[in-house]
Amino acid sequence: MYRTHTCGELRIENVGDEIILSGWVQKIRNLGGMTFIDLRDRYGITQLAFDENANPQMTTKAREVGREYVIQVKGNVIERHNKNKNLPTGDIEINCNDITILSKSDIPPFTIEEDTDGGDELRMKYRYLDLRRAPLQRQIALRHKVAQEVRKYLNQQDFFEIETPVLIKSTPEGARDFVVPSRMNQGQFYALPQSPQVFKQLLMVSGYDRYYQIVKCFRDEDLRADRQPEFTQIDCEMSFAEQDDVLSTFESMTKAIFKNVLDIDLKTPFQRMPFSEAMSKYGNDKPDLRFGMEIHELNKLVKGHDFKVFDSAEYIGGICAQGLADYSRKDLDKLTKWVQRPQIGAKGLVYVKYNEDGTFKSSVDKFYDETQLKSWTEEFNAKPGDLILILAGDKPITLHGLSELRLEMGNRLGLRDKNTFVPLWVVDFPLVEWDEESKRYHAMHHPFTAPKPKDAGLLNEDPGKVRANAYDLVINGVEIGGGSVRIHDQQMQQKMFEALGFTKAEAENQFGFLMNAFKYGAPPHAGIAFGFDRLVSLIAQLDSIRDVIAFPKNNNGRDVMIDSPSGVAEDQLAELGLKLDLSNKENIE
RNA sequence: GGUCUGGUAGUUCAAUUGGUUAGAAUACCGGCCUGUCACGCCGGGGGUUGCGAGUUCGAGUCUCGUCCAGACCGCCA
Repeated sequence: MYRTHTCGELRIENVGDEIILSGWVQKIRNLGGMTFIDLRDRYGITQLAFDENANPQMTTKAREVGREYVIQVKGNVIERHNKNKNLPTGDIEINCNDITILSKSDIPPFTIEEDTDGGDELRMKYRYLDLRRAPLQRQIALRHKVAQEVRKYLNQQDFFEIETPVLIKSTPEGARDFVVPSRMNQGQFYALPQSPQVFKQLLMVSGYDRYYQIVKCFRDEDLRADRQPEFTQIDCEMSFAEQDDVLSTFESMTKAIFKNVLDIDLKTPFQRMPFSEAMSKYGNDKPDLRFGMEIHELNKLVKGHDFKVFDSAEYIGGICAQGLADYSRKDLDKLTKWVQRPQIGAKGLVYVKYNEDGTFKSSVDKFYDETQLKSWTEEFNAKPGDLILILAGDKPITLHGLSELRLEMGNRLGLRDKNTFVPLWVVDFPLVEWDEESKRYHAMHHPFTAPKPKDAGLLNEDPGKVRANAYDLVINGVEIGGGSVRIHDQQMQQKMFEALGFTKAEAENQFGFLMNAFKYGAPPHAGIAFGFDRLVSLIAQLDSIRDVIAFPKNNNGRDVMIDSPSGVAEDQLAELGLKLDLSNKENIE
């Protein structure tokens, strides 16, 4: 037997018990006559005590172990002379009469402690060591807990958890596919799913009524702090469901998760906001509603006063940063530089200070008098002491800049508290958006999304105007989930593919199986998928989903621990009927 | 594809205008220490300053290239 208890378990009631513990050596404190070892496992830390006078042999043995050795000790639980209030097991310690080294350890490259001395790069290379640390173990435990809450809730709601294939078919829509060569069908490739979308719809056609899956999805696109090439979704679909059914079911699920994991009560129903309003008031489709600072369009107020920048701009808009009228010239210059970075691309920044004494000071005093500036501040309902920041230019770029500026000022004013969670449904997304590069419409969500019935007539004449029964769940400016009512009618699906520029043959070739399935009695259905990693990192109050994934990939999509991706042997390629053409690359390992 | 930031001891960082033997903390090793829990005290070892070239009397520091890491833009139906 390796252990009778875990290292987090023993309490004062256990004093006198004969026990066996196994775990990792966290720390050795050799005081001379006394030696202490902190023994660690997932459950906690228990102190082992060795008295040189009472048991010199055992003490000598204890001094032979090093950090991160795996040892087993037998002994009895005794009450401590000096108790440690910071440790759940701090009232007791183990008086050992046997100690066995189960596994030695080299000196670890960084300390395995709450606050490690190791940097990110090193910790990723030795991820299995980093995962020993308490913060990582808490995050992985939290992830487990959230997954359990999701399953518990959906099981109660009669959802079936059904697995769908991972080796599927490549489609040109959407993100790049990861492709997998087929040995038995040379020259042909599987693709890894970007989502189980069509399978879950087919499960609805098959009458399973309610489906979910906590499932890996794959997209071969560049990474971000919140984007991994393989990531986990809570993928769901419901039959005989309208948009409201999905929204209410999944806001209840979200509420249950926050209640059971964090003991936080989210107010239901969640606020709903049309996409168009999100764009005009917040400049993006995932507004952070922990604070206001809404964007106001100023075109009417500011045009026609010989200020060329404004007069020639398609769009002028601003935000009001409360209490920042004391920003110095230097602060504002820095902020101007900040919005001029290529990531934002603003030409400049116009400000109006509404001073505490009721006067105005702006960077455009030459063009606008006091009365005019006052009317601007009224537009924002600004008070003395507030600072108005204005950008102008092309509408999409300017809105994006204002959106970023709003978030930055929100940060500076401390308005984005991680303990506060404000959920929001963004609804009424456009069905399609124009893509300049390919000169055609792209599905904004995906090509199976149903248009709003009253807009459906526009599908042929003006697809850009059609709104969809599509929705995103946004919490604190993070897109946590998204879904839609699906098309369940073969003709409508065909029309949709046409609007997206598919020929009949292309549609048939790529999605014929789905349209065929719709011929045999498809129930109306709708669904949603949650970004599980994002949800967990939000709950954990972390900025990067990497922190809640056991073995994440780095910035370049590499796993630096196992060093993948990597080359494969010539005969492996030959078996697959593949030949590499690396004329673009100088070499490969 | 692009922009930016960084790379110095096992690790985290410092090093003034380009100027002496590249320092500190921590980790590690040795010694002392019977109540520590960030133990303490004394001593010790530890460096191709990512790599390559250039400028210079002299480069950790400046320039160019390259590799690696991170953040972001494009991209992500």
